[in-house]
Amino acid sequence: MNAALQVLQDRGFIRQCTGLEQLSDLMDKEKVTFYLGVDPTGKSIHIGHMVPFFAMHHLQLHGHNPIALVGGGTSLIGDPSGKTEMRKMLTVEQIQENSASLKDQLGTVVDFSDHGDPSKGKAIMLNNYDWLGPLNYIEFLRDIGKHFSVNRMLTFESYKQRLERGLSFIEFNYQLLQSYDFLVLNQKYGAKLQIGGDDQWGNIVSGIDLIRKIEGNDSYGLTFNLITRADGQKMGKSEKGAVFLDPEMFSPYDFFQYWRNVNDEDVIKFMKLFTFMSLEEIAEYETEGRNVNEAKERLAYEQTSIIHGKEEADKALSAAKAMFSAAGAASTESLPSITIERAVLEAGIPVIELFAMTDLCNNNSEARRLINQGGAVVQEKKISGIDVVVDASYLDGDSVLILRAGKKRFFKIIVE
RNA sequence: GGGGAGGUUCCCGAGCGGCCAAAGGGGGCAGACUGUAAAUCUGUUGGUUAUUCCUUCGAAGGUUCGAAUCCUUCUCUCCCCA
Repeated sequence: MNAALQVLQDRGFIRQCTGLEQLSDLMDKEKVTFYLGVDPTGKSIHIGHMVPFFAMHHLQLHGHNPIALVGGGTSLIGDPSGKTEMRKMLTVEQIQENSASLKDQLGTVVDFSDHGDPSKGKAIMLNNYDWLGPLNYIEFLRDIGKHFSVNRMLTFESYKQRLERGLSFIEFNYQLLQSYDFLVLNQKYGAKLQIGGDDQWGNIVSGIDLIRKIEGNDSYGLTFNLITRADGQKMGKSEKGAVFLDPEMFSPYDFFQYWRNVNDEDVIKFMKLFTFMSLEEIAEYETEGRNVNEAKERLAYEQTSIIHGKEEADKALSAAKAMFSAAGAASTESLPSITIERAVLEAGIPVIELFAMTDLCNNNSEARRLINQGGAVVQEKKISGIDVVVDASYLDGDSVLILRAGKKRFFKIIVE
């Protein structure tokens, strides 16, 4: 098999392909331009969206040319695939705004620069609003719509499900638009391959059919496994909500912790999918008797460096180590914090109030509950009851108080 | 266009005049056990000046001593027929 495809295969990306042998031959012969669509439905993408982009990264390294297609036009419609309910429709302004931040985030994995390295593919980013926006409905129906059979579309799994619950016409058209995207990219940019999550299979196949009917050319589709966690949870969902790449929405420390706490069974799989570590290196972590926690730490470190940079990864790693090693709160630098005046502390603060001030508790009731249940800790001293008042004596000569809720949630109070 | 069923707390879903801040499950949080894992068990899960008061059962009015529950209008969703 072609070297690039082999990498994807070995790392566990590939789910299905419209013609693996032919595609492999093609990729041996030439550098293939391929594309992947993303809908800018939110301010930030989360890691669940990143799998195909890691695949894109590997293909780019092998000299193939990626196109990241921002769905400025299609997200005005909303893809029904894999959704049980209709999506909220976004305004044009929201979508333009979202698209802007997308490139930065994808840039962590795919190189969009003019790197000038001939062995590496050249990546570009396009927005399908550019051609979908000006579309004329009548022309579109005559030129494109006539190639689609409703009977056939209804047999697609993605639509079948929605027929149970209701599918609006606007969503039904999504497939035509995505197919049209592939056609346009094929005509103008020579794209011959579309990649995506396996939920995109139907849409991809339709695009290939459309290109064959209109251009008479062969093109290919390649889909990736939809990644699930061993506990059945969706990838990228955490207690704190979706694991966003935007550091404002999801801190690098929490991001690190998300990976640090993956299920045992998932570690190796995720190393292959979400890091650039070599397979040989990953294999070392698979050996019998190897401590899984080392693997998790490495996974968390690698993944955090890719997305947030090495510096943030180092910070997160040392903060995590400090927090979880025996009573040593050495590096508390990256903890979330607030500042209070020394006089206030000296006067004494009821613990309920103290915890309610922090991000650890949203309100007094939560703080009260936490304390009653024995989960509140100040400076590694367990709070015995809700009547406790925290004052300067807790400082121990230091100028910060470390609060802890449960085992893993920390907060720092700086005293001035 | 006609007919029917519905909108309940983070989610699903019971409740159909007072015993309802609202069963049950999921999720979350905390405790036990652990490896910062999983599984399991226990407690907890609207806010508060905490045995008090306030806000919440699609929206707005109304009936009643008292409404998530009854009535009116509006609104949204789903299903069947055309």
